[in-house]
Amino acid sequence: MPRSTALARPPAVETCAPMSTVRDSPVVRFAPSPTGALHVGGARSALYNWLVARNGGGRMVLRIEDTDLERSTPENIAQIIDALEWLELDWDDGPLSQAARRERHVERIDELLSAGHAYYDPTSSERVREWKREHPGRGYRGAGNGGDGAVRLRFPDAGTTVVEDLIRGPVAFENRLSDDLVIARADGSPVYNFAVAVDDLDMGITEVIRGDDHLSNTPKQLRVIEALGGTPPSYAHLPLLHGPDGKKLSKRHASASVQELRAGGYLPAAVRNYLALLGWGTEDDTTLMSTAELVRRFRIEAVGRSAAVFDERKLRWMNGRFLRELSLEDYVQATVGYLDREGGGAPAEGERLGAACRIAQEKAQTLAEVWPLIRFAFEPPVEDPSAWVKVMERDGVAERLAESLAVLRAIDTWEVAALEPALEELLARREWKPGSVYQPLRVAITGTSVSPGIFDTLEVLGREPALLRIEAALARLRT
RNA sequence: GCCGCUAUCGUCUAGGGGACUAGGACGCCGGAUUCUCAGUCCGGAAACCGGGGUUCGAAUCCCCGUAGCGGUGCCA
Repeated sequence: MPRSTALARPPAVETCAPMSTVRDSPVVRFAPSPTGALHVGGARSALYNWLVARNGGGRMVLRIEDTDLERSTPENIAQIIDALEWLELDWDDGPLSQAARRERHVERIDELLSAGHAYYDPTSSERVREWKREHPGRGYRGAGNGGDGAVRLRFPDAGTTVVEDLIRGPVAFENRLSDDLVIARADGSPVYNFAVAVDDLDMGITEVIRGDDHLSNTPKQLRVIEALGGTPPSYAHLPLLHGPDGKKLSKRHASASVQELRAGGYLPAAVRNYLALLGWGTEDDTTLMSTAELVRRFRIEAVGRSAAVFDERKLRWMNGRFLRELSLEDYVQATVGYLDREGGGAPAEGERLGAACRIAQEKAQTLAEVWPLIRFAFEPPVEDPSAWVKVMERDGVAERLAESLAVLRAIDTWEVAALEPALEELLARREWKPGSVYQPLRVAITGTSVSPGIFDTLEVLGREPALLRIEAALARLRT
């Protein structure tokens, strides 16, 4: 193949993604590589893609970037799908496997080869590295003869490739600094940056929304698309997420994955709201938003440019707000689902569970906090020794508990409306401080000094068990 | 090294030349809710990375510096 005819370098025209706003009916993709649990950073990318698709009446493609066979185990892929399903982020196409499209990638490589846009370079990667060390500030251009070695795509020697980023504006890269991109390894396997470009083209992707760490890959993908004669999508590169220590979020951080969030008792809707606000804000300072509102208001162009720190404390607060807004029915359902999965299973007593959830709802910030609050209603008190010492081992406790017991015994209608006035009457008559009566009662009933309101606690437990527990505590006090 | 991105309270952010005495939220501190914890309500402290420009005027625009981050693979 004579070099002079087929091997002319592409002209140094400026290449750029054309649009600066999201178009109607966008086609987006979430394209994770299956390295294990879905990271919150990945979850946010998925969410932003999903919001753009749902807002614009578009479609979302789920594509698994599984060309690294070692990491792409079925378990890892299942984890990603599981996480997305839990987050309730649905997709319209896929999951598609990038590895399964290898033939198509090879086909496109052959096209570029025969069109002269690409060539075989027999130079070993070690030699290329050496060359680059000796020639800093220059892009590597391969030998371009023969029919073996890696396949490289010709890059222009001059001009710039500019990425018209939806979030950052135009970002220019000088062509002469880029190496001729390897698009297939010496064994013929296509390389990631090539496969991505082919897939995005074939799948009709109109906006690529992904992490910042891909920004410098983008000019490469743009060159591939240009050589392939395709129209590039628009790009939006999201700033990375950091942990509380300011470092890039990694598996070492607590609650770094969607599965950990789920185990932590967070609601998917709260996670979506929180994640949406990590990197994006509303002009009118609205913080709490339903998913429908998120879909309506989210604009990828309004996403910030700087890295954000994932702060679980704010998520906790937000989750509490979502939890309190649930109907009792939904609250119970969420609690049961959580206990069945993360705890030892939810108690079978449905009616009592409803009553218990009602009193826990105003207190808990996460589903994980519910059970410790309502456990007393289903199991014998779990004694907290320090609570016993602090509350029970004081002067006059036995007397106050005994008189409370007498008052409670006289009550037939075992509900807050009757319990409260009766005990308050006792307090007033004996001039006892509320805490000096209610805390011992609480310890007797629950074993600890922390519980929902004492009248609620008594009511939910029920008359007989409550009286029994107070009697038991009294008996113990008197020995 | 080279290329690129970024920089407002501790954290997430609003702001895009005069409306800034820089707003909101989490967290923190204080108070209230005459039962604990939580929740809720009220109040408070808390920021424009540094230096130069441009301009009558800069948190906002430009340049330089600094710092952080990403990339620089025949990884994805």
